[in-house]
Amino acid sequence: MKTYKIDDVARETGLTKRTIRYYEEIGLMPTPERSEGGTRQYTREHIDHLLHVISARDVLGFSLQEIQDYIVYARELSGQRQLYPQIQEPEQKLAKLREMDETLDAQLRKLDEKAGKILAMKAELEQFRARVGAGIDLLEAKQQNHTKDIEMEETGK
Amino acid sequence: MKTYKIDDVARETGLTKRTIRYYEEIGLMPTPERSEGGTRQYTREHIDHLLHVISARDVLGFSLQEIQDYIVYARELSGQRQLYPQIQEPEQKLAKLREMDETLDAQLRKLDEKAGKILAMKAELEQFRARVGAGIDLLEAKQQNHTKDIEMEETGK
DNA sequence: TCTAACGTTGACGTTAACGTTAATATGTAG
DNA sequence: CTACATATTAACGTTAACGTCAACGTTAGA
Repeated sequence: MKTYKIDDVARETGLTKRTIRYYEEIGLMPTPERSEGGTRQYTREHIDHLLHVISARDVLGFSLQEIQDYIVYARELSGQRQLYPQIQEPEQKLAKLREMDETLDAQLRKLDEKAGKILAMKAELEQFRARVGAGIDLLEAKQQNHTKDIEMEETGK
Repeated sequence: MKTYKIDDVARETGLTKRTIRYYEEIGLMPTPERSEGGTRQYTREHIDHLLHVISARDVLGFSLQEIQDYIVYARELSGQRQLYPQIQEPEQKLAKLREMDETLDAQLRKLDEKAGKILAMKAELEQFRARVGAGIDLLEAKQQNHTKDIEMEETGK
């Protein structure tokens, strides 16, 4: 399997090397394998994972802690469970699934709320921009007239 | 005009008194009038202003600096210009308007980006939730079968 | 094999966004 | 007028999310 060094990952994700190590440190990313000498060897999955984290961080303004909750669920559901402890007891599993369902539902409601407010803010900003545009047109027209007068004065001399 | 003390504002906005003073300190809110003794006297506009700031902060995850840009423009455009210095020179005004236009454009692009990513994330979470739901159904069915023999009277439901 | 470029681990520094505390003045109910 | 809740400024403390630096080991190409 192809592996990547931390500099490659930094280039592909736009994160700094420090940030990548930090995310590993706080458990936001599964720890990669190491080479004989201790160099971290990332896989494509690590990169995808980070891109996911970045998206959640930037777009949602979630704290890294909140993102972690989300990430853990995503991992548990996408088959890469070997990275996190697996639950065997059916009753516990059911309880866990119900908990996840609730959390997902709450997050979805949050997202809907955010989407709605983003639309409202967009409308407001667009209105502002229309006014600014009108102001620019007005002043440009004035300047046109002004320079026209000057030209006439000059030619009249 | 009715005025509010800082504790009233804190109650209505959910912010702490410290945060309210901090927002004033960093220029996120127009400085309120003071009583003879120096007590801040807020108006309803201050409260509405703060609610706006909170919305931008919570929902969009903007930094307070980014919010400030937005707020300043909003103020300058909504007629309450006495709170901020007014530009008189037409050329400076035109330059300022062009700057505002650019900033607004940039913020609108950001908003579009966020909206897009929110939709993507929503789709993903919904997919997760569907899987979780399937898992719950499965386990519940198993449990049903298991308890069917024992709890005969409930099978009639 | 040598060396330059890159990687590693501490460990301390920084910035935003407030919290907390202290010392003091102000506003108000009785 | 007194007492007591609430206000003020000033200053230092805190936490998250990294930045930066030093000292040192690793990797890869000529």
